[in-house]
Amino acid sequence: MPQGWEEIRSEVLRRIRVRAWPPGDLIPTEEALALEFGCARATVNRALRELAGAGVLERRRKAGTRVAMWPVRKATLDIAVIRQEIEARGQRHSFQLLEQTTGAPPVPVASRLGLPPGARLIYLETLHLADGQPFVFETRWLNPAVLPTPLPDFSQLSANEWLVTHISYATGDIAFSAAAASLREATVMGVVAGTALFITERTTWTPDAPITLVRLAHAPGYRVQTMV
Amino acid sequence: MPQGWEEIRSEVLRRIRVRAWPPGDLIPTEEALALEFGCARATVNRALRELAGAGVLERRRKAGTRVAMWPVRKATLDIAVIRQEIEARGQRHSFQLLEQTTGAPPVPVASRLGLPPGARLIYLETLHLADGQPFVFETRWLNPAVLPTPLPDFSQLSANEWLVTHISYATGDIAFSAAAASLREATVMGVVAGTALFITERTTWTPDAPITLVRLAHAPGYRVQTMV
DNA sequence: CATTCTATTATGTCTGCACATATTAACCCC
DNA sequence: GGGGTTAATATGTGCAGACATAATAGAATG
Repeated sequence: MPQGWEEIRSEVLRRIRVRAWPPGDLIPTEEALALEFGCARATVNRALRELAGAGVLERRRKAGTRVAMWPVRKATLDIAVIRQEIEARGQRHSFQLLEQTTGAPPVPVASRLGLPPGARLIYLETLHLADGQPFVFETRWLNPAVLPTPLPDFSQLSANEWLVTHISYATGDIAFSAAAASLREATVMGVVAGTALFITERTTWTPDAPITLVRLAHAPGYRVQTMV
Repeated sequence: MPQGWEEIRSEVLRRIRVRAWPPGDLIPTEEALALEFGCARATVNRALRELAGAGVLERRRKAGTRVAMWPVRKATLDIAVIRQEIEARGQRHSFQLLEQTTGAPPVPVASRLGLPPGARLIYLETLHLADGQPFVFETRWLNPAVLPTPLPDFSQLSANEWLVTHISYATGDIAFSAAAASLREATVMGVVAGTALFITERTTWTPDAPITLVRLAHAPGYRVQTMV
C-alpha cells in the first residue's frame, strides 16, 4: 500500500469506480481533500493532475474538478526501434536493403511532407527479419537535406536506426491502419497478395524541415498492445 | 513564449534536438539547472519529469538524468465511445443489435477473461453505422455478474455506451491488429470476404471481476492517428 | 582479489506559503 | 430584466526547505 500522492490518486479513483462520485459529479476542492487526507494541497494537486491527464477528471479554474462524463481513455503505446522490438521478443534481428534510389516522390508523399512536388528525395526499401523470417517491410522517403555527405551506408545500419541515433527527438505523427498486401509486399514478405497487413505510417519533422515519411507493413499476426 | 517549467522543458528538449546533449549523455543535475535557469529545483524537477514520462529522458536516483539512448516514443491515443467518435466526424450515429445470446464462450475467450471454461456469458453482436454506412462491427462477450437484473435493453442503448456510463473507469488492455474479413463480417459490413479490416480488441476488468471482451472490426479506410 | 559494508549523492516527494489566472457569481445601473 | 462591471473562488504554478530513497563509489574486510 503506497502512501503520499499515489495513495490519494487510488482512493479518488476508487471512489469514482464505486460511483461514490459518479460521472459528471463535482468532487471536493483540493483544499477540502487536503484537509481530509491530512496533507498539503500540493499533494492533492499532484494526484488530481495525474487523473486529469489520464482523462478521468476534468478540471477548470474556479469551476472545480468533476468526474469526466465521457471517459476518453488514453492508451499509451511504446514505439520502439524495430531492432529493439525484435530483440525484446528474444529473436535475432537482421535486415536487407532491397532498394535505394533518388527521385521525385508521388504528389501525396511530397504534400504530406510539405515539400514542392518536384523535390528530390531518397527512396529506401528495407526488409527487417526476425530469426530470418520477414517481420516488417519498410518503405521510406527521406529528405537528403537532413543527411550528411557522403550518405550513410544504409545497407550496414538500417535507416530506422541511423535516424534515431543521429537525429535527436524529432516530432511527428503516427497512424495505424490495415491494408491488403500489394503484389510487391506479398512477394517480399512471402505471403499471398491481398493478405491483411497491419500498417504503421510515420511522418517525422525537425523544427525546420521534414525528415522522413515511412510506411511499415507488418507480417501477419502482428499486434500492437497496451496496458491501460 | 511560455515561462516557468514549460520553458525549461522546451529549452532542455531544444538542447537534446540540436545534440548539445546527445543520446546517452548525462545532463546536469536538477540543482545545477535550477541555478542556471534561476528557479527552484522543484520547477526543474517538474520539467524533467515530464520529459522522462515522454520517454525522452531516463532518470535514476543517484545515477542522474541522461538522454534516452533508444527513444521509446510514447504515442498516446484517445479511445472514445463509438458514438462520440462518429459524431466528432460530423456524422450521425446509429446502431443495430444483431444478436444477443447467453452461453459458454470459446475457451480462448474464457481464459483471456480468467473465467472457468464452463462460465456462462452474454454474447452480443452490434453494428454501428455512420450516416447509415457500416462503421464498426462489434462482437462482445459480457460477464452477467456485473449487470443488473433485469438486463439493460442493449437494443436501445448500445452495450458500448451502457458500460461506460454504468461501470466507472475500469482497467483493461487494448490491442490493435489487422485481419481478413470473415464471411460473417463481410456480410454484415457489406464488403468482400477477405477484405483487410482494422481490428481493436479490448479486455476490461473491475478490481474483482472481468467485465467484457470486445472485438471491433472497423470498416476499410479506418485509421487510428496520433500527434506526438 | 573478491565481497560486504558504508558514505555519498541525485532524484522523489512532501510541506507551507504565496501569487497568478481563469471563470463564475453577484452586483449595480439603466 | 438585460448588460456590463466587480468580487469571490478553485485551480495553476511558483519558491525554499526538508527528509526519504535508491544506487553508486569507495572503504573496509575476509
